[in-house]
Amino acid sequence: MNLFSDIRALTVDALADMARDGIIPQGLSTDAVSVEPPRDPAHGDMATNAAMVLAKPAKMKPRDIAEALAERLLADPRVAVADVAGPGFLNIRLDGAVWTGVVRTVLETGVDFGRSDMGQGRKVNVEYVSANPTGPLHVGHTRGAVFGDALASLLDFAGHAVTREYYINDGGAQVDVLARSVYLRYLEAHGQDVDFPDGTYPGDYLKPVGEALRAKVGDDYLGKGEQYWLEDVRNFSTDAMMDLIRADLKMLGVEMDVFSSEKALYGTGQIEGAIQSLKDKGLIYRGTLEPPKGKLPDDWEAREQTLFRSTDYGDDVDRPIQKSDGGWTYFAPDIAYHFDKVNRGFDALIDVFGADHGGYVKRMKAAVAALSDNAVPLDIKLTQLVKLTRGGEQLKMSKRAGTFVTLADVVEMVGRDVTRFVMLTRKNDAPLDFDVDKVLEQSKDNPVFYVQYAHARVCSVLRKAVDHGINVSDADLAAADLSHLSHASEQALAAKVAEWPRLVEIAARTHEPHRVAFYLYDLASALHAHWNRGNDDPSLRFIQDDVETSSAKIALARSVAIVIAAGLRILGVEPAEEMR
RNA sequence: GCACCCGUAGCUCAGCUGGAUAGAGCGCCGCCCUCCGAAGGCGGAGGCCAGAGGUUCGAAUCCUCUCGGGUGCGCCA
Repeated sequence: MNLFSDIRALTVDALADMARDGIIPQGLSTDAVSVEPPRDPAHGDMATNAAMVLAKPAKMKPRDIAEALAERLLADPRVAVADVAGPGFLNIRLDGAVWTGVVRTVLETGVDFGRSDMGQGRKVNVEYVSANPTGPLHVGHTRGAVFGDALASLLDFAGHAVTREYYINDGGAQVDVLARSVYLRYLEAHGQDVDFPDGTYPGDYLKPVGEALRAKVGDDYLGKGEQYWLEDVRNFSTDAMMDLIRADLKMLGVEMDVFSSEKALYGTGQIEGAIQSLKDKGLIYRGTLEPPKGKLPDDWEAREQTLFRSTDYGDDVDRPIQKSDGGWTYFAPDIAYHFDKVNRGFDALIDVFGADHGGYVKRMKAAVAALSDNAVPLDIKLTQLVKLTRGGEQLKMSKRAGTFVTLADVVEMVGRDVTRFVMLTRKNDAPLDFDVDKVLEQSKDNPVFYVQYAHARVCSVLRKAVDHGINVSDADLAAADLSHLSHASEQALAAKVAEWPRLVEIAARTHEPHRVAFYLYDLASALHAHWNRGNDDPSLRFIQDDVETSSAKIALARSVAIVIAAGLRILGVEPAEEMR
């Protein structure tokens, strides 16, 4: 249930009646009619712009439409007040019973309150993390992992059939580098002195891999050329790295449905098939690209290559799919992989990339548009950098020196829940400051704590209520006489709870899970504010002398906790029963 | 040079398919615990929404240009 869409439907119906009765012209589009919470709560519970958007096509004054509309809306028992205001807004105040009805619904439906059928079961593939299997996940990956995972949960909650997917980039040159690095560790495990030249990975995390390789093959690979061991070591190493990455993801609470491998595409004809599909559409040709404007690469020379005509689908230049040695560029398997996703029948694709892959967005969208004949939308979400600080100092990352802060480091420092929540306290395309000290603080400066505290406070009330002999099961509370919730502060809190289903739909539609985190903060704030009013006005406290009134007020508190729990579940965070 | 993202209070950031007097936290000033968790709340000061045009009943939001910051730019993924 979504009160806002209910009232919008009521409004649209009323407008249809008005058209039928000749008050406004027939056949006007009501698409632009919205019903939303007003910015200023003093204006009422909801406001509609109907009169303003229809004034022009109807060739009428906004106020005339608004007044006629108000009359019709008032006929509905849910609508208590409908006032025309400002340039033609219609402010609506709902009957108090509507809000208390929401509280009851929340108690009856539990954490499924807010679930939407907006997605209508459409199949959506969310691809995220997709880090190269060359090392453990670091902080940057963590943000992508949390973002993608929360987005997937959000879409699921909004009625989509979601597949969480990880694309393993195990087909390129970087896994050769990995294999050589592991080989060096293997030599080291045999007691040899080694050093790590440029173009190898010096990180300590490969030491156990080198030792494991030694345990597996003994001294078979000692003194042998690359052609003898490279392929085996490559497979061995990428398997080891994927084990590492899976462990990291598990630590974060991320569970993928599907792992797809780039390497597995080679030799199956899938790449050739995808390219052939583009060729059939006349989008593959031999040609020479213009050199990039501005600073010219030193070794630039004009060269004919096989190109994908991505400019037909909004890209800036056509993109090469084959190297001069005839091998595929990295783009070709990516095309094949996305073709595969299209062929698996997804209605929509979402890729979550790091911001440094921003230049890749247009060509990937072009490829999917071409391969699916514009039938399957691809949305690419970029996650910006995370600046990790502790004690006022930035924890620097240096891949060359082999020092970087890993996902595991962060989770060990602050815990899974805090990591996840904080990663969503910024919009995905805004840089994120992650202050390790701050996020562990138990104060309102810390949004994680603030939200958790609100939930814990309600739990505390429930425990207290039990001591007073009050039944606090959701079923008992749902049966309470909610007409006791008549105070404006109580109705305001219930109204905030009632916004949840609408928020879910907006967040899902825009693919922006951070909105959930911000909403939870708002909801927590409303709870804390209401709580404190109880300090001055004892009649607002949840636990009263008589069980009847207490039950109603506790029901309200509990509905807040349920929605917080529902929201946190989408973010992958466990709600706290008490703060310690 | 081109493309993408960004520019909102002193600082860090929200802002709904365009809606009313642009919000929150921090910092600053002043209040509130014989009371369910003060780990909290209330109030005050603080803004030309980078700038200039345009679209319209209405623009922080959409379009164009300028300025400023980030990212990327043919055989690395």
